[in-house]
Amino acid sequence: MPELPEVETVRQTLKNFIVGKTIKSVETPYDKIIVGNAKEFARRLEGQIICNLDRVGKYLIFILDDDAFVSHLRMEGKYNIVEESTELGKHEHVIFKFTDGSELRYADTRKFGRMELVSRDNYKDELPLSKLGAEPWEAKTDEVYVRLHKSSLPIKTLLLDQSIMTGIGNIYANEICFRMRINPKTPGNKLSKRRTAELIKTSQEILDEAIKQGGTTIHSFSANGIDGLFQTKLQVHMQQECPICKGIITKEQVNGRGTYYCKKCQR
DNA sequence: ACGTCCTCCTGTTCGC
DNA sequence: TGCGAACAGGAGGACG
Repeated sequence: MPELPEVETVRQTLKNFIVGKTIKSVETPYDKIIVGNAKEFARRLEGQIICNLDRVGKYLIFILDDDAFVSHLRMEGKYNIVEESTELGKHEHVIFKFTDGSELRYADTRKFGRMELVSRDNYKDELPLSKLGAEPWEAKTDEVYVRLHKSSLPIKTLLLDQSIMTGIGNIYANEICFRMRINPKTPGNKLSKRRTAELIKTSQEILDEAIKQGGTTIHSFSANGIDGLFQTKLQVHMQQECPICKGIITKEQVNGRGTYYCKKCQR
């Protein structure tokens, strides 16, 4: 499931393939991927050149001549670059045809991903990006502390709240809690300001390391066939044995999400 | 304003 | 062995 490091990996890889290309047409065989009117989405993009590929949190932002659109991969979204003669895959739902005969195809087995037109010059200040908190590198301790302080929800749940900090998903939330040696069920309002600062710093470290490794491959995720290596570095997520005490890793649901932690080392 | 629950999907795993 | 049921999960929306 793509989180910030995976989306960043996709951005870096995909950018080289698509910047400068002109969109000839857009087809949407499964149009629920598009938020709003899919026909309108396709019509607006036709003839525009892809100028840049940005990222905010887990969102990709395609910058065109006059418009922009955001793309969220959710659980299993992927982008494929193929020649136009390539047979359409079962799970390819949005097709961008370029004037040079190549195509960008959005594939998503679970159809959870979404794309949405936004304004080119103001996309960070309008929905859906405007509701996001800062990425861990820009997060201010005081602001995060205020948010944590007024909630008794588990710290791991709050790590997944994109309006507090953005970019962290289930895998990295588990890893961050482990490195912090904190029980993921600890209420947010139990964290001191000092601990909050540590939480932000640990989030930065974990995401930095994952980006360096090219993300984490879980199930079918991969950016253009390049599989992330961070999975080999996972300490608790999907693990059986605690790397510190060699005890059993506990798996339980926390607010409906699979949560892995060591009951002895994380308190 | 906040917390909880439901929905969207399909491939995989599980139980009988 | 086979088939239906349960499960997984990010974000948005409904509801209290």
